[in-house]
Amino acid sequence: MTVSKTAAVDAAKTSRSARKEPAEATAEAAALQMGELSELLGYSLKRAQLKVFDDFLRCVAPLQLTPAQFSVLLLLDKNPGRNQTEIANTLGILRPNFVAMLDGLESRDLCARIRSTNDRRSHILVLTDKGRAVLARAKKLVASKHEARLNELLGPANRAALLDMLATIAREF
Amino acid sequence: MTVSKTAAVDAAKTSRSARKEPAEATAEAAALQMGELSELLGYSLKRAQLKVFDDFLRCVAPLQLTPAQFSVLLLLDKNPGRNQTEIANTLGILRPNFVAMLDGLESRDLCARIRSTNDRRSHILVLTDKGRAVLARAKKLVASKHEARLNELLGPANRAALLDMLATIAREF
DNA sequence: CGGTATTTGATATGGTGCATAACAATTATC
DNA sequence: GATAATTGTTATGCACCATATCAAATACCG
Repeated sequence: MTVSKTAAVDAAKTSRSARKEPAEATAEAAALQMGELSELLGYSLKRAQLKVFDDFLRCVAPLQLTPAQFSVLLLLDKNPGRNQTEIANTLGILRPNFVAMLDGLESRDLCARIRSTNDRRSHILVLTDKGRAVLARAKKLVASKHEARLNELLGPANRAALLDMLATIAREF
Repeated sequence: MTVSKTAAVDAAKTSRSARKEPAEATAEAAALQMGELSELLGYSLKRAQLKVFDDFLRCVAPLQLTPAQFSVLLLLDKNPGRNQTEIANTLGILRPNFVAMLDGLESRDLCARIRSTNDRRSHILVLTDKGRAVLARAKKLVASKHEARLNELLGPANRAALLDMLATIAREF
């Protein structure tokens, strides 16, 4: 595994040096053999994940939302009245790291922290009107550009099967 | 999206408070609604990737190899006589970041840099005997523990289909 | 040939994500 | 009412990723 975002794209620069064409090679720099790397699920998994995240960022670029931020907005919309610990936990974010993330969203007026009257330790998280508007626009971009592109590449049936298997791994592995 | 390694596991701590059982609830802290997050391919993709990498680390822990290190050893074995740029490129690692990585492998005597006689700028990378031995053991652990577990979870056919789709995304998305 | 551009490995540096420890304020427990 | 637990927070360190820059070596080209 490994895989970053940019690089590896120009790996093809190591191609032919401009001689022969048919079946005669003097000492070419052939493409590297991937070997059993092609059979490593984790390797393809990571490369695919980077590609998908990259496309997500491009598709939702006008709204300046990262995948993580989008997931927070989605959760806040579907689960009003929750505090930071609850939201962070279900997203797999550690509470300390969630603080700066919320600061970012709150400074953009996409959500707000409200001191709970029941438990004055916790902050109830709510979407602002602007947050709801941005989320709505983001959903449209994701559906019409991002997910649509994946559907086009794999086909609806395969896409559904892929999602199901990934969810299975995430849940039971 | 978001997803880290540990957290989110204890999200269930927010469960029932120890009252009622059938269909009567007074004000429970129910599980959060994932909403359209369940349909976001990138979200499941990342969660699955983290799980798979985590399992990989556990399975190959006796050899102290990360997924990235394993992929380098695999490539070196299948592609002798290559230099740092070539290996780094095909793995999607940026050359500057590959230096420290190689330092680590070389300091453990798993591989070695050899100045090329043709081009004295480049370092030909080779596996040491120890490197080959470690790689062989790692392959066995990965096959018998890691990949076997995925096969068991998904079934061989599904696993193959999953790998194919991930490779497609990594290649054409 | 000689000068310029390119390539290779390397260093320095900054950003981001992830993880742990520790703390004050508040609440729960007994 | 004393002690323990929880919530949000800060500080900190590590790993990964990306860019600019550099010296040495090579390629290129007039």
